[in-house]
Amino acid sequence: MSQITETKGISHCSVFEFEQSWYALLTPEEQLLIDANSVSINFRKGETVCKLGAFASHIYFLEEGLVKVYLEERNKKLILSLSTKNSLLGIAAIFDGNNKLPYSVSTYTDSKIRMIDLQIFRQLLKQNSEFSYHIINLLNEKTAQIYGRFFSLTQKQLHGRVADILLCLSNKIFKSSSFELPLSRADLGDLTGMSTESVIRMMKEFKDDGLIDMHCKSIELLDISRLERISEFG
Amino acid sequence: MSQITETKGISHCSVFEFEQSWYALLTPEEQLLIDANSVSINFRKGETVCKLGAFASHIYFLEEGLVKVYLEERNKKLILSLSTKNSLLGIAAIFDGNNKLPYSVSTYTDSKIRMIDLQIFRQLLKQNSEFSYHIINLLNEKTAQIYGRFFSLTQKQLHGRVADILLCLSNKIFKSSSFELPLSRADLGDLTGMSTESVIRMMKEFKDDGLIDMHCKSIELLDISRLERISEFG
DNA sequence: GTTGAAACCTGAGCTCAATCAGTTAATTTT
DNA sequence: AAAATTAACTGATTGAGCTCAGGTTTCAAC
Repeated sequence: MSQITETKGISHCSVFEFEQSWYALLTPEEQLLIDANSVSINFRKGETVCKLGAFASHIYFLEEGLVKVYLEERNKKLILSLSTKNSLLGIAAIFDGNNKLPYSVSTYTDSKIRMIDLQIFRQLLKQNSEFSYHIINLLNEKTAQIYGRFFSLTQKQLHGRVADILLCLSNKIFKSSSFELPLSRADLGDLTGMSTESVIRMMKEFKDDGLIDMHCKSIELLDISRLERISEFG
Repeated sequence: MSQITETKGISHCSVFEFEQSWYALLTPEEQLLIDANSVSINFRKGETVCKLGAFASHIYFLEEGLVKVYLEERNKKLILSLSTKNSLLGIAAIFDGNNKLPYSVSTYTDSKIRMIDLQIFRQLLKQNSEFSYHIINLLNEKTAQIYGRFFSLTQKQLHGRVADILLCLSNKIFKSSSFELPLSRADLGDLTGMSTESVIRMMKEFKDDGLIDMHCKSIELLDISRLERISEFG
């Protein structure tokens, strides 16, 4: 059997990226409609874009920056995904009979977000099937990713989860084996469903074992294949 | 403040139901196309409908029965959702650049499943925006539900998770406070991300505390409001 | 430069829940 | 009806990972 038909199993990444442009699928008139019914807002690092449970009024298009999408209840927090440049956020709020946001969003870095009127976006989905097909694609890709993380967080132990998140950050966000982390250890905890202390301990362990190098916010993955094995065997 | 504007927080249910008919949104010609390119298959209790990682060739429409949708890797298993009559399954496999199923499906009871050609389904999504808008609705509703379970399984301890699943089964599947469970204790474990033994212990505890009555497969919820409080506080 | 706050790190103790190693009950097969 | 298989249950033990209670570093503000 060649590699092509090999089953890859479950992906465990938490970052989502949009490669194609949804905007290009709209007709010129539809694009004008979007332009006329949206505004671009600058957010500072650490600001809240929207809150779970609030009425959904806009779709958010992240033109620039890095944000987290998360659930919060009482003092418990779970980061669903990180989103970078060119992500659409808030689409999950589109289902009839519902008008509440199913998650909160806040920024890690200074970000530029275009806020698009929800009713207009809905209307375009209803009238342009090329566009809505593309959105279905995006939703399904996102869903597959969430499933992977769901599996990771419920079935693996700490080693595997930390390996998952490190590989994901390296591959999807920074596209480099060394990077400056804009997230705190507490955020890594919310991403991996573990306590801040456990994140620190686990990363120190990885450092002692020569898997990564680390000085506070700057991280370098040294032995990626071993990290992948840790990720795989949980 | 009236109850209407109260934020309800995160929902934690694992069952998904389709109220509306997607079929009715198709034109007569499109319906014919579906009819000509689908077959209805009978599955026996316990049979596997499709496997994670296999090539996706069909969309599954559950005409009759009860199935589980789950992830499996090595000997670890996680049930993503239970689906009843009139559910569409396999839509998540629709995204370009992917042709693998992101989950496995198997039956709990004898089931009748209409298998619809994936390319035809895709074509209809691309040409009928009413239809694709409806599918977006379904996907988003499902996503909101998965988020709720994700939170439940990663943030709550055993008591809360068992309360969640019991309330969900009662409300969404059996629509009654007493029911005959078609799932084994091991399945409840896969649904709640806990070991079979822990499921048994927790349910016995609930029984001893007068929250539920239980004889093997038959279960009755006695104190629903207390179960809801347990669900809420984890 | 000093102060304060926030983030990072460390060790000890404890708790929750998995594992293991059984027994009992229910179901299916012969 | 007996045997075999599967599912339900129980108790004891173990350990992973959380909590708590500190200490240290970093960084921004004054």
